[in-house]
Amino acid sequence: MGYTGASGALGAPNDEIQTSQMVKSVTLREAWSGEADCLNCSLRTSVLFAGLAESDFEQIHDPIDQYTLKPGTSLYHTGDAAEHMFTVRTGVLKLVQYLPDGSQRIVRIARTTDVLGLEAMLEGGTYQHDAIALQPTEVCRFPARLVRDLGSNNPELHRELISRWQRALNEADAWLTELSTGSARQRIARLLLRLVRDRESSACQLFSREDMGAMLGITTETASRTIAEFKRQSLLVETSPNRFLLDIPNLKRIAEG
Amino acid sequence: MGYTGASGALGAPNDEIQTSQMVKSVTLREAWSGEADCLNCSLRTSVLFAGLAESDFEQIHDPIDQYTLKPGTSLYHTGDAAEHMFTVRTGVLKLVQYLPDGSQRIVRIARTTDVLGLEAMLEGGTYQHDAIALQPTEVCRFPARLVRDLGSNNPELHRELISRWQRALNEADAWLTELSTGSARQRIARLLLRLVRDRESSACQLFSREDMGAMLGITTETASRTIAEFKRQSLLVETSPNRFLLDIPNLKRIAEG
DNA sequence: CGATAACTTGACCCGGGTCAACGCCGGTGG
DNA sequence: CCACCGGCGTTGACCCGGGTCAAGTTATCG
Repeated sequence: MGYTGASGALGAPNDEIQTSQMVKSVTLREAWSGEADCLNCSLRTSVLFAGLAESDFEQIHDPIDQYTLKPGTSLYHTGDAAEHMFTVRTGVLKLVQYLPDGSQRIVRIARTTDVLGLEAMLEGGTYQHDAIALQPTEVCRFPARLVRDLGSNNPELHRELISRWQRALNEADAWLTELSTGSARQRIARLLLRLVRDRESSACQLFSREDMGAMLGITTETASRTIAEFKRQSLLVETSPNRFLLDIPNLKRIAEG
Repeated sequence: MGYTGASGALGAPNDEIQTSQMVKSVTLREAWSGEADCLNCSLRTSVLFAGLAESDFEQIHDPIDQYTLKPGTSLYHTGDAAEHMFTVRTGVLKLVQYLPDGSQRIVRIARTTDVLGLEAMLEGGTYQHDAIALQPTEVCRFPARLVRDLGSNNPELHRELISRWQRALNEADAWLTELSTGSARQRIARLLLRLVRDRESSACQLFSREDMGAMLGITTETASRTIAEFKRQSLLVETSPNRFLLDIPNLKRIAEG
């Protein structure tokens, strides 16, 4: 039912209650893996700061840190003061909201080059989700002030931020229309296809059945049953534990119903 | 099944196909109701341009027009070049996306002081929804260039735009967690409560059962049945055709289940 | 006042929610 | 090294919410 992995958030060092269950809390300090070298970042061209000139980087005095998150660790929590933005270098995180009854709904996921914590663009903003790593995940952390200041002087970055915002909105809308509409079979097929979109290979790593349920608004059992059925029908071929190759054309047939 | 009202979009004067059914097309020209007088706008303090000084308005040369939309008329269509932004003066619009199978999903609604067409902030952007009036609706239309130019010079407006974006994102997430999760009873209760939030009275005008279904991911029949049941249980009191008073406390009980 | 759309209700039945059992690890401690 | 245990995935049995199809009724509008 509820999520029970390890948890902890940057700047939230103390224990805390999380929707009806206690979780072991760990400061992100433990996840710290060094100061980032943005100038030589391998993601430089695709990441948020693509448009910055070398001279811009000289103005950066606040530290930009890198973190390595273990699965189940959280980057930030709902309601925390949003003082940092993040970009994902590797791995996957889920953005979770909780309902009053304690059940969780995953409203988006973030992968390589995605930006997290856009809420920090508003001064005084707070995070609207829990961001929790689903795999070993590396992120870079920027002070919100830094991004705001650079953004107001640099039209390139400014446009990039706007574009990220639009992308997040498009994602949100797509989760509604694609992943919360239709039969369980359709939703799962659409989720699978989405995982390999704009990828060279049809290989993908699956989420836990519980997380899939929380993404699609179905139960863990239905997620499991459907995935198992897809495997039997060879729509999915399991190459290694929980890694699959997809039969894209046939999954598309199912997705559109 | 599909929506069948009148339809037409600004800058899209010709007939067009709309997801498997033809609709009568009408230019927005017919809906034109004058040039806006922003300086003396009654919404001046709550609307997008709240932060602009009188001097800023002098720089505005492109026309800002007002339109009055009849129910069923569309303001813009998915894929149209986004060259204008809109604010809603009165009335309600739905933002619709269509699935490959032709069914529609309403991903958001816009009401007084809400901003539509933020997509226009990206140059070269296209609208991501169909925006269709659900009631007699008045909107103001701003050239996107104007908003972009003013925004880059005016930090106040800039912040306001960011804030609007964040609001849209929050709305989108809420539709997922509140309106696409749980039983039909719960979803409808949550939708009703949402309609009267931050309102003095508990009175509200309901949507068509079909639209409610498209908002909640349920069928027209289930929407109708549930509303009828709520009426029988006096959770809703019909004051005039399709206008209701809500029993807020008891609806809250249902909403949280 | 006829026509068309929107709403309501009934009957039927199936997808998927619920509860429970079981197998398969990977980790922990004796 | 092995026994034990807690998670996670899978599967079965059951049954209910809500989808589907089909009237019938009530608004709305020309």
